[in-house]
Amino acid sequence: MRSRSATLETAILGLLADSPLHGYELRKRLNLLLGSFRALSYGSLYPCLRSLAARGLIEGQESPKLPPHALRAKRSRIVYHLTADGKEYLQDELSTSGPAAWEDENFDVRFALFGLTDVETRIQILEGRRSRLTERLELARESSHGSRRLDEYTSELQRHGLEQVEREVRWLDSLITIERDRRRARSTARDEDRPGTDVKEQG
Amino acid sequence: MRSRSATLETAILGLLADSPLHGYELRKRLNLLLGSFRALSYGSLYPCLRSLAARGLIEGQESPKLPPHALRAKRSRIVYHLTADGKEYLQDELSTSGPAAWEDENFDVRFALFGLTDVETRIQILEGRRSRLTERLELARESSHGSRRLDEYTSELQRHGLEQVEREVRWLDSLITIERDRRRARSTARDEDRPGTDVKEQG
DNA sequence: GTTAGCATGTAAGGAGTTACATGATTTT
DNA sequence: AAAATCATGTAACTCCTTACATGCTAAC
Repeated sequence: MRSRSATLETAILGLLADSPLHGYELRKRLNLLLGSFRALSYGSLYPCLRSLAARGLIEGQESPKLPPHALRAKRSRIVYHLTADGKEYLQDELSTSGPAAWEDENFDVRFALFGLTDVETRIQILEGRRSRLTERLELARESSHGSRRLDEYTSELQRHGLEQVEREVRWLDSLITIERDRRRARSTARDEDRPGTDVKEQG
Repeated sequence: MRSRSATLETAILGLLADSPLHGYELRKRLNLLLGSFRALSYGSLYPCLRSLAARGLIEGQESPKLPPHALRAKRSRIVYHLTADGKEYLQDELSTSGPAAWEDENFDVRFALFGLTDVETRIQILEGRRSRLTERLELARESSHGSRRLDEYTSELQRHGLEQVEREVRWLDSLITIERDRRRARSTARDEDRPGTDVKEQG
């Protein structure tokens, strides 16, 4: 039991939170959301949907044929929607901000679902991701000038990889700034007379 | 049979082509070569080494204790080196330039081993990778303005992803230029009187 | 009439990981 | 004496893909 990937499950629940969908359509949106260049296979998707349904987080109802005025009848499809339990479960997931949220496997999905996440959690995830990446940069730099020098092509690959990571850090910086502004705007709107006192700067 | 990943196998053979190594040390170099941020597990490495040895591509000999004048005795380790078959196999692999060489899973390893690859193959792989990436960019662009507009965060994620891909294309462009210069230098050195006629420009 | 797209599903397999098991040596 | 690093290995499990199986509808 529990063999389904948390990442995929979260992505599915996140999409279904927006609107009910059937598997085939869900896959297309998932491919956009995940940004993965290879499409998710049905062999992953359908068993995952069944598992979610079995756990009562989503519920599927067959819609055999569209009403006669609709042009395309198609094969009967199973439209899934979130249950109350599913909504609760998703909200719980989206309010957590531990390492699980900012590691490589999950960050993209969590970010794509920022629309359903509160500002505070968004900032925590972005900052967590940022420090994860800078940690990597430091590790890579000390290992590169510490140990023996690499082959020409290997080191070029390394250099390019680090450059991409640096760029991602700058991207995160700009996002963090935006989210902090949003938080400030929110708190200023809440109590207009006092200036924001809990806005901390880092590094 | 044949359950081992071609990517990992190639990486191992490539490193062993440079110098014989034992598993533990091999893993460290593999982590540099693969540039993967999570270290390769022993659970992957050792079975792969056994499989390569069983197929006669590498051969391991136990070096129980270092000679008495060496400081560190350590536990006995198995130092692997390429066999004649292994060298041949690796050369065959490194001279192929099909899609298998430029897809995501393999490109990094193939690039890191460019030092053992001839100029012509290097250029083919770089060009193959480049057209693979531009193909993706076109697909993503047409799908983004064709279908319905996305959530703010999803589209920002998409935008950033495409920017990274664009950057990689420019990186490839500069590498292709360098390799073409090398090829030109080689052919000019071979027959000095004739100017290079087989240097084709693309798009 | 055949290809392409819509729609759902299963079984087998591939490529890795984590957790476990063992043990020597070096550093703190 | 404890902890870190060196060194090799196995079993179970995870998460995904490919290939297969089915069938309907739309377009060429």
